[in-house]
Amino acid sequence: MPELPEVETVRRGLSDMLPGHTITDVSSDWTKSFPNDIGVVRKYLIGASVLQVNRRAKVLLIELSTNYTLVTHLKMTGQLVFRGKSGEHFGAGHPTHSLVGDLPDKSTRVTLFMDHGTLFFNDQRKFGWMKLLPTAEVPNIDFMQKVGPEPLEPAFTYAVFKARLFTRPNSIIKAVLLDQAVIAGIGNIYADESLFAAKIHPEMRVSDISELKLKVLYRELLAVLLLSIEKGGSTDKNYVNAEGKKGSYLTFAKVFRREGKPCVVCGTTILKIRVAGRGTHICPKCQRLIKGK
DNA sequence: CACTTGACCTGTCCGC
DNA sequence: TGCGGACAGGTCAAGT
Repeated sequence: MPELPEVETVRRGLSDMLPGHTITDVSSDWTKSFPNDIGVVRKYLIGASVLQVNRRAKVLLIELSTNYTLVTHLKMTGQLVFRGKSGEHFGAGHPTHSLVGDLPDKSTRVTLFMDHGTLFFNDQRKFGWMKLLPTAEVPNIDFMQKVGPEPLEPAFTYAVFKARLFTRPNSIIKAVLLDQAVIAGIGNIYADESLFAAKIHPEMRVSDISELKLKVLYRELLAVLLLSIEKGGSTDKNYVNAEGKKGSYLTFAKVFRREGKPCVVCGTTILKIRVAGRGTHICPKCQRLIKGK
């Protein structure tokens, strides 16, 4: 589920709620969701206070006062929802427009008890995970070593974007956009939306795309990510922010989950096809497949 | 090297 | 109402 805009939305919420507060206890009922050694957990998690909440690609980094960091990947259906003790100003009770009700519920995998409330890691499909690692080791883990640049950082210029794509010149563009080692944080929704906006067929080879279209793709990719963050991300089924509330970006999506509906540009029926093993949404008229040789 | 498939899991939806 | 299959926002590993 969560791609860069959703994880960033969660990060911003947690950043308002957690820093300065202390973790008092933890429980987990699914080992793969929280595979840490209990001794390490007792020593470096319980009693730790939160310094800051960061993000790299689709991974959340909750940095603790013990020089350990809680690294979390939400994968497809993960949620991190904070509920304050009653009377506190955020997260108390649950708003009616929330997607999640009373917590914990049957998809709660990890519960972090804190001095001012409780942080629930819910994950219906159990693909996500939380790992407690020494903060100094986080930059050295495999994921951090190979993940590509952050697209919303100022250093991510058009030249960088193009150079990253051309690390895989013979691959189809959608697969390259989804490759976290090429660019960080893009997933199925924003790959489809940015390719539509740039009028590029998802099965085009990188080296067959014109410079002009690559420039448009660069601009549209950043625009789509920024708009989604502004709208609190995309809620298709499970995604919620740190308060348990939905994001509204999908009401602005032009192709994603719009198969069978008319293209907003030309009226042609939006198709759903399979590209790079993923459901892929295109306008067959706006996005033409042009083969090179 | 690039692409496909299967795995990891649970839940929902759709057709029969 | 039940049952089987396909599919779901993400990554891995293994096979062609």
